[in-house]
Amino acid sequence: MGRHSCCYKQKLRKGLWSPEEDEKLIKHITIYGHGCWSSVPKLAGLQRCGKSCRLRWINYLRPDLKRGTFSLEEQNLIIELHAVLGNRWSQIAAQLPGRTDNEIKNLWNSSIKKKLRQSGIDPTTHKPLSELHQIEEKSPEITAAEKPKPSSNPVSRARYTGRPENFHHPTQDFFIDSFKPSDFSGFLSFQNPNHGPNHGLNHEPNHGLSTNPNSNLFSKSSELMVSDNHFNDNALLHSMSSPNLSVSARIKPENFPSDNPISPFGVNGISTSNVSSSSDDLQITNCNFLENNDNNSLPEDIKWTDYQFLIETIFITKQLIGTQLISSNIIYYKIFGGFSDNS
DNA sequence: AATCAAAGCAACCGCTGCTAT
DNA sequence: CATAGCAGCGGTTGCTTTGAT
Repeated sequence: MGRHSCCYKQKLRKGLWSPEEDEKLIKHITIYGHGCWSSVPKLAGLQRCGKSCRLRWINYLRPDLKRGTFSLEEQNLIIELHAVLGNRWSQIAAQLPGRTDNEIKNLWNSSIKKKLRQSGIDPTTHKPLSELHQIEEKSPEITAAEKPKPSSNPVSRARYTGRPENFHHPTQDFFIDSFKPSDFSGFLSFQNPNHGPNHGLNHEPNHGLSTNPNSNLFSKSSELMVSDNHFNDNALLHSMSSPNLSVSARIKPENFPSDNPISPFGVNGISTSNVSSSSDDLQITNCNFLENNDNNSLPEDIKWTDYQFLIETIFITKQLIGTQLISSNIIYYKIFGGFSDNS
């Protein structure tokens, strides 16, 4: 506990890297790989700590980095992903090949945040600033719960995204016009090597959105359908047609990975009244558990599971973004990304 | 040309979670 | 089970560059 910074141990260099140091690090990693980062500086002949070497490599020296200014499409995608993922920079960066979490974080803090504010959008909640002010004036108590506050707990964060009926996602106006469905396919990289590109994701076509016929990600179907090794075509997620907050997720329990540590019946935060099961499926409806949980508040240190995230993602994307295309992508990502470690 | 403020960016710090022992 | 070491993440700092006056 209370470990000292690694650089205190001996007189290690700090601050900006010299070209010579970069060269040593590149040379070493190119030949030997990084292996254990703590041993890299010694082996590479650097007076740096392993942590510093790792950061330099990941954020600057890696050969697959894109560099250069962010395109409009990239910026829009960041905004969109931030609306769902919050400040999970590494997860956002995973969707932007060649970009680092640090780079995206810097862009967000120095540029995007400001642009959103200027557009009248609160960058934390992605709500119109005017709406936040109205809530504040009407009820200070509600404001306390709804006001964005820094939290590492995604459940807490979810509870602040109070979703009034007929909610209109403000960032929709900000970015949506510049996107075509095909713009997304290149950005979404699925990291589970066991899940190839042909997952059979289908989505409801009747939303006035055209799909890219050449993409593996989209094809015509009446339902959002997901399939892969674990889900075997049976995991069915569908959104209810209600315009308010009613959203349901239906996933057959047998299609959860057998070694999945998350029991679909024991998910924290889902009220049992929202869960019904029969011999062959599990249904969770009206996922308002994130909001109507005041009598049974969620502990701050609640374990945020991938499953919760999945439900939350369906909930938020359907309500706030309102475009089936984007919803599908993000849900798709979370399912495969979320369970990837179990394969 | 000089000064100052804002913006941009790289790097550091502290913490968390995972894993090996 | 407890502990230590490590990788990774997100917040923050501080230096450099750019733009305005």
